Amino acid sequence: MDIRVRFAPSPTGYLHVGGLRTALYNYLFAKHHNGKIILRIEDTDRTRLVEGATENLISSLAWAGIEFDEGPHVGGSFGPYIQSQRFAIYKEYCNQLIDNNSAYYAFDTSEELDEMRQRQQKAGIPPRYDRSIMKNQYTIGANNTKELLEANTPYVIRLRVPLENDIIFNDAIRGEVKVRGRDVDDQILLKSDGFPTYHLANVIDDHLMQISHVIRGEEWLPSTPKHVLLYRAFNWDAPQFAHLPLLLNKDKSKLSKRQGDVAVEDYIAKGYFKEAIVNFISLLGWNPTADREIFSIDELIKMFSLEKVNKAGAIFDLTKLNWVNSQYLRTKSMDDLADFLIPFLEKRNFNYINREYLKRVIDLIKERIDLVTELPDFAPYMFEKPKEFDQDFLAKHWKESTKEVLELYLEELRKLDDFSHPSLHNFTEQFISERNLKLRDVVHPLRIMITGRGVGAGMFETMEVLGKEECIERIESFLKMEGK
RNA sequence: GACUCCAUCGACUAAAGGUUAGGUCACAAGCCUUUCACGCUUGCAAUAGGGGUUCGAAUCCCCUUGGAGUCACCA
Repeated sequence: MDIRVRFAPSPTGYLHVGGLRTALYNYLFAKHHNGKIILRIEDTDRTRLVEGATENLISSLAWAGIEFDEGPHVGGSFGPYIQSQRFAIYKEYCNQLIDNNSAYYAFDTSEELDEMRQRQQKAGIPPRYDRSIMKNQYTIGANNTKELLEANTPYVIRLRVPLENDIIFNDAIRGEVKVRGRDVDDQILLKSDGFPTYHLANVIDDHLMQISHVIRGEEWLPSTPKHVLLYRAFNWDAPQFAHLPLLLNKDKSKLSKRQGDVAVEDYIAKGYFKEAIVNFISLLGWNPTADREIFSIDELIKMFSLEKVNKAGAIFDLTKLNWVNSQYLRTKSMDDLADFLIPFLEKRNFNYINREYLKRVIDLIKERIDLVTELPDFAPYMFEKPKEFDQDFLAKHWKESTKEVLELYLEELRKLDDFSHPSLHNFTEQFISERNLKLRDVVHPLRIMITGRGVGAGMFETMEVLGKEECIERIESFLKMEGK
């Protein structure tokens, strides 16, 4: 069997990280089996369309490195891949269901349906369409149905669920799932505007597009029996289902916007590496059984298997994502990091001096940050003179004699030609040993004078990058200020 | 409420009936040291509870509890 999977988002805005994971698992599965992955846009709800959402989805997916074999942006022989362009197909197939009595016409207004649900709720029974008493082709008879249809009365088409039978299907992740027919609602398949619902469209498209595995979020599990019934009604083989565990908030509810960023573009904007996001998200709900945490996309593809996907939901924990990102930060070249960071800096009009200088600063700082984009805030002093000085650090390390010592140090420093960090180190060691001082008596004050801060990279490395002239200016200006 | 799914350290997870229940993040301590980090070492920390099955259960079965998802002319 050819492996064909699909990612089928609805274009209602941005790509959710949960959606990215679903797309990723589909991608890993397809690539692992040398199969195809298809992008299909599920836009059957015209009330929820968002301008530009499809382009947005595609660009976020592309950012993550997920390339589709077929889809609205790349074509393919099973198109169109946008459901709104396939409406005629759905209607035609839906008529087949009417003909073989798997579906039926219903004429209830939404008020009548509301009323029915309220009644049921009051009576303490689950709200479900009651086809024995509502207004449909069974209760009003064939002739009346025909008349209403001819009079262009608004109607919907509902799935006729066999009440007596159990619906059993196999899920690759959860095993056998069994639901009683009487617990399944007579789902609307074709809305009164003539558009299909998700349930109808997805079954028809998955069949026509020859999808072998439906890998989607667990939120679809409860409606899968309806889909199984539809495959049966069409006399089609159902694909293999695999329902992925959900991504969760800290409180274990389904990952939502209220509790943090959920849009992939938010993480892009913050400066996460795509490798880190892909690596991290892949390991939320699946693990290749190795005592490792960092995997390239090729390794993920090689190791992926649906059987090893977990059943329980996974909390989306930023702390570990940051760590994963920091691991990638360590391994990238300065050129790559500069290429990555410069657009971010330019966007905020940050003066990074020049590319070569920036590379040296990144090299200096990268072990102290998780995201490259933290660099300008972590070490603004590498790009302009400090305006503020950490008072706590100052109070702790600036002693009575410090000013005098540093004035002497400054005079000696002026004479130093080699401003490399080993040279600075030697020079300073010599300076302190001649005066019976500790290294910290000089280094800490230097740090505050030159950077304004109490934390940072090695002091001599920092000075080397800043350069002699700049360091001397900063020390002079601080001592002058201190003298006032 | 009904239906369905789920349950290993705080978090992500490993262990596919036989392990002192392992790793990673986080946290804590120590080492290193020039601040903060990195790195290294160590520590803390889990099979929800109860019954079975079995020589043997985190693992299989049942019950309880807990959590989640879904119950639209949304997807």
